[in-house]
Amino acid sequence: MRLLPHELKPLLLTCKHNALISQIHALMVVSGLFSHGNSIAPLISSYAKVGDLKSAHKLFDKSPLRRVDSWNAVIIAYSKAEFPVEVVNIYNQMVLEGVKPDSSTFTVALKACTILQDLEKGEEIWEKVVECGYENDVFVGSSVLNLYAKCGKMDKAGVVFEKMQRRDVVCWTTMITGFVQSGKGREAVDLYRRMQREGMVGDGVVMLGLMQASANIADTKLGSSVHGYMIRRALPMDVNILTSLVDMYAKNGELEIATRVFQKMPFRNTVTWSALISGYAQNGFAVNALQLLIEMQLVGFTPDVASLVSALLACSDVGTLRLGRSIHGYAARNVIMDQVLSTGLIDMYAKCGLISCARSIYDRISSKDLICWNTIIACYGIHGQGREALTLFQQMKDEIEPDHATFAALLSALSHSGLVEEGRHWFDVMVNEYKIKPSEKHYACSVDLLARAGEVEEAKDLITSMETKPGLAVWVALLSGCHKHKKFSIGELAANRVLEFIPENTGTFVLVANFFAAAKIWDKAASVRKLMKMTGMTKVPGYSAVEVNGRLHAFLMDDTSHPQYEQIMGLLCNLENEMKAMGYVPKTDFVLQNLEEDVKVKMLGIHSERLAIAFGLLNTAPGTRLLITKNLRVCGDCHEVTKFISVIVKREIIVRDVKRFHHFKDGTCSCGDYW
DNA sequence: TTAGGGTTAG
Repeated sequence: MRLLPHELKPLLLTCKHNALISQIHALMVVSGLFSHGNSIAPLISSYAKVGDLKSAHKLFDKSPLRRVDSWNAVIIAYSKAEFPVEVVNIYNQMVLEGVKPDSSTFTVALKACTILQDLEKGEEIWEKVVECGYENDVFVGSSVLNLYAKCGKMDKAGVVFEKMQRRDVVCWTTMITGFVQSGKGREAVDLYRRMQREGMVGDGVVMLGLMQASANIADTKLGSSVHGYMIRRALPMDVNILTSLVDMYAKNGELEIATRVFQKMPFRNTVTWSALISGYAQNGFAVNALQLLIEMQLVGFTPDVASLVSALLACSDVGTLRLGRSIHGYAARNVIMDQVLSTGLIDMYAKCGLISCARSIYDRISSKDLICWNTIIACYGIHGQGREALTLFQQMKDEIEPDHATFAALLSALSHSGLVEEGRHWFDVMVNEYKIKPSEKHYACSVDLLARAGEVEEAKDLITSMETKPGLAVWVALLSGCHKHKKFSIGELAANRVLEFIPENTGTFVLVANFFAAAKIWDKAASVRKLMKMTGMTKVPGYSAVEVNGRLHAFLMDDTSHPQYEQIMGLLCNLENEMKAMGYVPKTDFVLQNLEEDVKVKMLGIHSERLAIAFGLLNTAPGTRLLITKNLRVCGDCHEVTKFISVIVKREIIVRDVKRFHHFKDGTCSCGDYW
């Protein structure tokens, strides 16, 4: 049998080995195919397809006649092999040799720029696109949209998008996903509605974008309607799509639905498990998250970095150092220590009280990314070491461009340490030098800093200067400052603003009620309490937990149910007598109810943090350091008491409350009594 | 023949 020349080309497409390709290549040469002007492009593609880029490129280099399709075959080969630098190089060479690129060339070249985040080169290519008359090509168009989107230039993407004469689903999707990924979920949804109005039908990729948008803007209804739409249209639901669904429900706090979708899945992978673990961890269900980590191993999955990081987050949340350490050990033995994992460990050690361990992990990271820096700065912040946070920030800004999160961490650190002057300065630098538009969070930190230092007038002026409508967090910060410094008139203004928001958080309501009580405006305090009852809210019970021999023990206020209750109260009573001899006077101001003095003193004595401390003292060896975690703020009297206890029992006691750390040692606290 | 996507740290 003899192959005819025209039969060689289709045969090439089926080749699975480069030896066979080179034989066909030789045959083509012998048959004189190329002397008749046939292109070498199919041969180049065939070599590339079997992974032999070297032969493909060599063939291209030796070819005397290089037409566009040959250039494209090579450039596409490098693109598929994920060599974006080579793609751009070949594109440059092509333009230099005066060959006119076509739709494929531009598309692939723009994609390479997107991967390289090279906006400048991308825009240069776009100029060439216009010059060559390809600006209305949907492939080229969606590629440039994606370039702008991935470089965070949604405004520029919008300009191109609006000018497009024809838009297909991919163009719409690129814009929608672009908005989602730059945190603009609202705009993404609006654009999808417009897409629907213009008669376009969304596919699975659009739905994925909308799922992320739903999690982004906490719109559970949107999430479930996307889910419904996918079922009605019978869009394919593979493991990855279902995993995204689990993730979406989990991020929206719908853990029951997330779990149901998870259980119904025919197949799961490590990512699916990680998504659910992180969902539980981020919604405060640390125990469930850690259980899932164990469960996944029981059914044969090996935890990867993502699942371990999520589990670490759960450990940080409840302050279980022993588990955190064991995950650290597991990770060190089984996975590669990357930036993500290291950052997770930094966070865990810092939140379990060991800032020095966090620091040594940080020091060992060879190339630190933005998030590493942001995390360590935030960690020093919650430990009340504002100066150290500032020092790190100074080092950071010489190496990497700080972002909005960096400044949020820095301002919060300065605020926790009461560094008012520095706070004013860096807020100013952020706005004027780094051109970062202050967000609600930045304002809240700065208002908090000023108000806590007693500068409530200035704090109020800062709020007035805001371009956007001040949110709840800002007013709450002002109110707590006024509460602390007994500035009742501005405080009352702030309290009324807070109430306008109908806060969902019980703690916020409690703050308002407590403020009115402190201002001795009992009728308003009572009416806020009544409002809380009417809206079905009750005060979140304060609890404290302490880790003893690797087990967490949690205590509510006046926890009489505990088997060691008698011993605990006995110890607290002895300690109180010693403290009184040392000059301790109960600060009954911190009991914010209208009660008799002796009842107030009694109420202070049974605060959950004291029970947890006493339990820890009773059940650990002398000298052992204690870590207490509290779900609310630690009260001023307990703070004073803990200082005394640290002297009497000669122990280090670390109390982590909802905001920050208090490290008690020899009668002093790391926060310098400023909190 | 080329374009859009899916877990994790702040």
